[in-house]
Amino acid sequence: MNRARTQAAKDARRQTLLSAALDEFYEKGFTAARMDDIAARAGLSKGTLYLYFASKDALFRDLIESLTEPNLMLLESVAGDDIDINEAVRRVCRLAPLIVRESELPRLMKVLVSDSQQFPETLRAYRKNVIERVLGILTKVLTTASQRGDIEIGDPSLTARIVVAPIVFSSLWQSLFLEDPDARFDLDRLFQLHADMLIKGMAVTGESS
Amino acid sequence: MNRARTQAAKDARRQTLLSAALDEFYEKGFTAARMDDIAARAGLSKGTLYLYFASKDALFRDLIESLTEPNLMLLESVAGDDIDINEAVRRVCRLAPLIVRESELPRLMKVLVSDSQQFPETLRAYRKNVIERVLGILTKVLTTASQRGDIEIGDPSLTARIVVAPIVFSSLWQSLFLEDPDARFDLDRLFQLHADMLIKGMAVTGESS
DNA sequence: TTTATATTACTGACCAGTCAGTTATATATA
DNA sequence: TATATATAACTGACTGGTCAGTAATATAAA
Repeated sequence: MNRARTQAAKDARRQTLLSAALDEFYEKGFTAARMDDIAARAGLSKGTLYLYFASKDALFRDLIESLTEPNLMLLESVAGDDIDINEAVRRVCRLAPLIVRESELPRLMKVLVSDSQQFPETLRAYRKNVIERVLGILTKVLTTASQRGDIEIGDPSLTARIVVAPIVFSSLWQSLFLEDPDARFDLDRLFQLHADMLIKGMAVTGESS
Repeated sequence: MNRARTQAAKDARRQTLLSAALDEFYEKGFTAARMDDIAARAGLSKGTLYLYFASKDALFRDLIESLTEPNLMLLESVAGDDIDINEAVRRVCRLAPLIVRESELPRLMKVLVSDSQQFPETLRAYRKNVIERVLGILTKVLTTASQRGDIEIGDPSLTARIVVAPIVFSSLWQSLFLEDPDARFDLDRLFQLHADMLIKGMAVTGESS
C-alpha cells in the first residue's frame, strides 16, 4: 500500500478503515469480526489498523460516533420552523425511503442492536444525542400544530414514536432481508401510505365550534 | 446436580438450558456467549449441555425454533374470522403491550437481529413461518374489510406493515433501553393512540354514495 | 453391578494486540 | 541532478489468553 503522508490522506485512510469496519461488524457482528479482515478489506495490514485505532473497542466506538452526525442533519433539515404540519409529515415520509435505502441507518441500526450490550455507554449516548433529539424535534412540531388547532392528537411524544416506527421497521427489514428477493416491498408506497393515514388520522374532526 | 431420569425431567432440563441460552445470547450475543456460562446458569456443567445439544450452533437453532410457536398462537387468536375491523384493530393494540412486556418477543428479536447473519437459513425460516404469516393474517383481515366497504385503505399488505411497525419499534426499544429509567414511555397509551389513529385513518370518508 | 447421567480436565484452533523489521517518501548534501 | 541519510508508514510473525468441543472419570439410581 502506498503511504498516507499528508493529514488529508490520513483522514481518508481513517475513513476507509471505518467503512471497512462497518462492513465487517454489519456482516459478522462485533465479536465475530476479525481485525485482520477489517484491515484486509481496507487493503492494509492489521498493524496499520492499530496505528489508527487503539483497540477493537475504540474502533467500534469511533465508528458509531462517525455515523451519528449525518443522520441528525438529515432529520433536522425536515423540520424547518413554521411549515404546515401536513407538509412536514409529507416531507418526512418522502425522505424516509431515501434514508432507508441510501443512508447507513439500517446497517448502523443492526450493528447498534447487535453489539450495544457490550457498549452500554455508547448506546446510551446514541439514544440521548440522536434518537431523543429526533423524537424531540418531531414532538415539538406536533405540539405547536396541535396547539394551533391544525391537528387533533393524543400525547405528542407518543405520536412522534408512531410517526417514526415505520422507519425503524423498514430499516430493520432492509438490513435483515436485503438479499431475500421475495421479501421486498415498495418503500415509496409504504411511506406514501403512512403519510396519508397520518394526515387523515390527525385531522381535526368536523365538530361544531 | 441430581439426574434427570424420566423423559419429562429431561424435557424440563432441556427447557431450562434453552432458557439459560436465551439469557446469555440476549445479554452477550451469540459469539460472545460462552457455553460454560449457559450451562452454569442452568446449574449444570458444560459437558451436560453437550448431552442435550450437539453444538453451539444447534443450540441457537433449537432456541429460535422453540420460540417460534408461542408468538404465532398469540397473534392468530386475535384475528377471529368475522369480527368488525375496528374491533380487530383494538384487540391487536390491546394485546400489543402485553406481548412487548410479557412475552419473549423483544429478546427474541434482539437475538435474531444480532446473530441472524450467521444463520441465514434460520432467519429465512423465521421470516417465512412467523413474520410473513402474521402479516398475511393482518393483510387478509384488512382486505376483506376493505372489500366490504368498512374501511378505505391503500395496499392492504403495506397497511399491515404500518399496523405492526409500532410493535417492532416498542420491542426493540424495550430490549435495548429496558434498564434506562429515563427512556421509559407508556406502552398502553402508545397502542391506545395507535388504535385511535389507525381507525380514524382508515375510516370511510363521508362522500356521497 | 450395570447403566444412564453428570463432571472435570484437557486439547487445539482461533484471534486481539505487539513489536522488530521493512519500505516508501522526504530532505539534506555534493 | 544524483546520492546519502532520516523519518514515518506499514507489515506480518509471534504471544498469551480464551473457549468450543472431547474424552476420561465419577456418581446416582435401578
